[in-house]
Amino acid sequence: MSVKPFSSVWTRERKGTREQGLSRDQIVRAALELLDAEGLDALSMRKLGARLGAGATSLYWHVANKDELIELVMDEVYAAVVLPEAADWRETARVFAYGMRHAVFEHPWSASLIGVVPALGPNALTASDRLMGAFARAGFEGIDVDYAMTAVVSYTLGATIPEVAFLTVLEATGQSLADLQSAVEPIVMKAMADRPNLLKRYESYASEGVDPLVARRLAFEFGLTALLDGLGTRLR
Amino acid sequence: MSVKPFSSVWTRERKGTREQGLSRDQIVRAALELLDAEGLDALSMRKLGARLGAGATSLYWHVANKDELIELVMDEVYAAVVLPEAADWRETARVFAYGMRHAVFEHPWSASLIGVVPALGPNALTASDRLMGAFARAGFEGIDVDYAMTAVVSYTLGATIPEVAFLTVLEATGQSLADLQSAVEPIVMKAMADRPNLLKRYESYASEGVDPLVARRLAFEFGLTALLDGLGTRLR
DNA sequence: GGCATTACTCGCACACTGTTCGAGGTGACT
DNA sequence: AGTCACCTCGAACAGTGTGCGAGTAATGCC
Repeated sequence: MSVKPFSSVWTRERKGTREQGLSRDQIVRAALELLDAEGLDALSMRKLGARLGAGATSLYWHVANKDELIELVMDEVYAAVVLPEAADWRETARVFAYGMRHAVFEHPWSASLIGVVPALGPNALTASDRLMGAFARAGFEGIDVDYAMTAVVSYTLGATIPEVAFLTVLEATGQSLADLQSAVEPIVMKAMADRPNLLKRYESYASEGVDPLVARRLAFEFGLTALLDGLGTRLR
Repeated sequence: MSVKPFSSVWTRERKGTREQGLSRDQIVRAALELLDAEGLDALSMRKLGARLGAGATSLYWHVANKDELIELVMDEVYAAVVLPEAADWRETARVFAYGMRHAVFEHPWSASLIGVVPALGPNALTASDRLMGAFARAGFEGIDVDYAMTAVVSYTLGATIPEVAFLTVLEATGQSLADLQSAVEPIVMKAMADRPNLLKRYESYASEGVDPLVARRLAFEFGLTALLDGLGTRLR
């Protein structure tokens, strides 16, 4: 049970570069492409090396290991969520929430990494900083700034992760939503026999003809504004 | 790019059993032990087989593959969150939130799986059913029942996952919190040079002498009640 | 110019992983 | 006694991340 001291890409000095052959940025870019194209499982050092016309082990000069590579490429995901610098706290929170949601949708493989992999990269940090600034300006006091901001981030992650994960499963099966639903139907029905509340909801869905994908999006909005309302009352 | 139709343990008929030698429940129990003791990476079919005094490939008679095994063992995590059957919606929501949080703390490896792996097992379903019942009885109308409940689940997951993930990293390094903080300090400071809001917060933390672990727990409470408040105003 | 040093590339090898296949065994029922 | 379903498992395959050490190429220095 040997333990290694904490280490993250962001805690190590970057090696001086001679600007030739492989570079860290190039590797991260290629990894991002590979991930977007084929998903998390498809990312292997050998495949990534091949895509760059290099040997797999060459990558290890530029990146300590695969985990660090993933930290780097995750920060690229955060790069897409850009926040205004001097906006209303509610507006900033909304931009963050929808920006984050959108970013994860664009990079579905990140759903299983986000919140789990340390987010200490520059892009993650500036997003945090902007968000925190908005809450501080809003008038939250002391540590409440932290709490309020954390709440928004938590909600956003918790809503986005399962949503994207579901879509990923859906896509991996290659079935349409209707296909999947009818495939699962009998088992669901059986399981719901002694779960009256779920059953009722399920029937409502069917009768109201709600598109589950749209419903998820509305659910996101619903919860977000509820949370922001709740936070707003804590401002005085 | 071949695609396989959707399949989950819960969608397949269970094999009849002759109640001898290995059994699915036994396997799941052993997997849970192994996961709790050594973490997600330590779970391999061979190790699990060995722990049961069986060959690795014997497991494949009882379980289709590792993913299904993980679905099964995840449902055991949900087993720990038991909800009252006829309580106030706020109370039920709180029991769920803290119950879920506690369950994931007890099984830290689940942090990187929850929300990503389909939760169609009996325990997950009954928890959902109870939670949904509480929101329906509370007076939420139509699809708002779903939305309100989803919001609570989202917040809970999004708050818990990073918290547990952080503790896992901490434990894996074997360093104390103070060690880690002082190790990261210089890099953090440098990174925060042009992130004034983060820096200010960081300094407040230090001066107020807040224990970050306690703070996280208070943050969970803060966000949860804010969300419930916000949901409450939508009841009329 | 020559030479030493640094910066990088990469093949080999190791210890693993999940999973398939097919050969075997074992008990219950006819 | 024979059949059949249930169950176990060793061998093998195609992968995985990564440490090591040898090899190459460009730079800095005299």
